[in-house]
Amino acid sequence: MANDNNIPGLNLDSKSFIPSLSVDCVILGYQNDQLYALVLKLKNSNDWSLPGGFIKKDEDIDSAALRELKNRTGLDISFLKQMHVFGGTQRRDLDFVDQKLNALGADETTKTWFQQRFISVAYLALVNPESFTPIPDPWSDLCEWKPLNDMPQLIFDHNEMIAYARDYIGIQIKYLPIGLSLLPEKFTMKTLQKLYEVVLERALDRANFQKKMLKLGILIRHEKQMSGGAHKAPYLYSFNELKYHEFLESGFGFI
Amino acid sequence: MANDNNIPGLNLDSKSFIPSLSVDCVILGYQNDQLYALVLKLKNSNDWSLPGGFIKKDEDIDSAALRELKNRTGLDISFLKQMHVFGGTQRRDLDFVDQKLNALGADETTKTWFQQRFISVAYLALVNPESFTPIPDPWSDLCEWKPLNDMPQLIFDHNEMIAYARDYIGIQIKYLPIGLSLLPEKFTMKTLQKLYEVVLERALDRANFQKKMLKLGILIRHEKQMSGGAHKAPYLYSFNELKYHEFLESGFGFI
DNA sequence: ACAAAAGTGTTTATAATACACCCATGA
DNA sequence: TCATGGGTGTATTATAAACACTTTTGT
Repeated sequence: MANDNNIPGLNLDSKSFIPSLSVDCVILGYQNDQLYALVLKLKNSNDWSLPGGFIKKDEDIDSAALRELKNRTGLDISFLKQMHVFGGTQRRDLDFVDQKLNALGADETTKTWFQQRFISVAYLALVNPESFTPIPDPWSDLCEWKPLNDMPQLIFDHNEMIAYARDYIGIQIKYLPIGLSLLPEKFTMKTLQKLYEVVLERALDRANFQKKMLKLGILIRHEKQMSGGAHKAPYLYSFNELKYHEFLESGFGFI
Repeated sequence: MANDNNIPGLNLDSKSFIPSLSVDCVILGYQNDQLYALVLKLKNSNDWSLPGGFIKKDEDIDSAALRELKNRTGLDISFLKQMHVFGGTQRRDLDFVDQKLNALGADETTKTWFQQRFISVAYLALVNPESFTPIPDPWSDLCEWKPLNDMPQLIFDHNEMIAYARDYIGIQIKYLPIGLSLLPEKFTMKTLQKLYEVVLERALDRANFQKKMLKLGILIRHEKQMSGGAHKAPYLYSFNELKYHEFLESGFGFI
C-alpha cells in the first residue's frame, strides 16, 4: 500500500513544487436538473475531498489547475476561473493530516510535504458530466459526482470552497457562458431554462425566457427533436460561440 | 546604505515568512475628480512599485495584506478585496531583481529571499486620501498618489494589477460601497455623482442619479453647506452604514 | 379529438431616460 | 436681478412580467 502512494515521478518535495501553496478545484457539472461537484474519496477511508494539486517550480499557477483538471477528467477545460485564495492559518487540521499520512503509509518526504501549512487557490471549472469519466488521483480510490444539495462533509475547508463556488455562479450566471460549458452541444430551450432556474434558485417565465434568450442572438436554432412524448417537438439549440464571446466582450448581462 | 535594507526584525527568510508567496496591494483613492493609486519609489532609483509584502508563517493571508496597508497608511482599512492571483512563471524579471539588490547593497539572506519565484495575491483597498499621509516602506523613499490616467511604468506586472483593479471597481461599483470608502464622511450629491461618473467613465443624468440614490435609503441628509459659489447651497449627505450593509446583503445592484 | 408541451403574441406594470421647471444664493 | 447650480416633477421610452392564445405531436 505504501508503494501506491509514493508515486514515482511525483516527487512531492520543495525541489519540484512550490511549497506551502496548493490549488483546489471545484468542478461543477449539471445533470438531471441538479448541480453536482466532482469529489474524491481518499483511499481506505470515508473522507471526501476536492481534487487539487501543487504548483511545479516552473509552472504557471493556472496551468497547475488545468493539469489537475486534465488528470481528473481527461479534458482540456475551457471554463476555468480563479475564485478565491483560502489562506487562513487554521484551515487544515494537521492532526488529521498526520493520521491520514500514517494510515496511508506515506514515506517521510511525503509526510514532510503534507505537514506544511498550505495556502490554497480555489478554482472553479464548469464541465458537461456526459463528456468524460472521472479519474481518481493517487490518494483516492473514487472520483465521483455528488449533488451540491446533498454534499458529504469534505476535509478541511473544502465545503466552504463549494459554497463559494455556488455563490459565485449564482452571481456570475448573468455574465458568464455557463450554458456553453455545462450543457451538451445541443439542447432544448426548456433544458437551458431549467439550468438557469436551478442556478438562480427561482422559477422563470417560459415565454419571457425564450424571448430574451433568442433576442441575445447567441443561439443557433437547429432542426426539431422528433422523439419523446405525446406533444409538440421542441427545437434544438446550440451556442454561436463567436457571438457568445462578442456578447461577453460587450460587457452586458442577461436574465 | 546596506544597513537601511537589512531591517532588524524583518527577517526576510523562509523561517519567518512563507516562501514564494507575496501580497501586492492596489490602494485606490479619489480626489479632484480622479482616481489615484498609491505607489512606492524604490530607493536610489526611478523605479516605482505597488506596496506589497510577505505572509508570516503564522499569519492569515488577508492579515498580511491588512498589515501592509496599516504600514503604508496608518489605517485599519475596511474595504479590502482579494482580486486575483498573479502566478505566471515569468512575472518577475530576476535579472532586474539582482541588479536592484546589488544597487541596494542587500545582504545574502535578503538576496536569496528576493531571488525566489513569487506568486502574488493582488488585493484591492479603497481609501480616502485625506485621511492619512502615505508612509514609504523600507525599500522605498517615496510613497505617493499617482493618477490612474497617468500612471508611471511600474516594476514587474504591477501595471497589470492596477488595470485589473480599474476593471474590478468598474464592474463592482454596482454592488460595493465604494462611496463609503473613497469619500469623506460628508459629501454633496454632486461629489457622489462625479465619483460614479469617473468610475463608470460616462455621464449620468443629475436628476435621475439623485432620485435613484435617495430611493435606496442608504443616505442621510444633513444641513446645507453654506459656502462657496454664487448659487443655491447643496445638502450634505453621509452614508447610513447600517442600511448600506443591509442593502448589500439583499444582493441588489444600483445605478 | 384530446392532453401535454412548445412557440408566439398581447397586455400591463415597472424602471430608465430625457428634460423641463422652479428655487436659493451671492455677486 | 441675474447667472449659476441645486432640487424636484413630468412625459416618454424601454424593459420586464404576467398570461392568453395557437400549434404540434403521439396516443
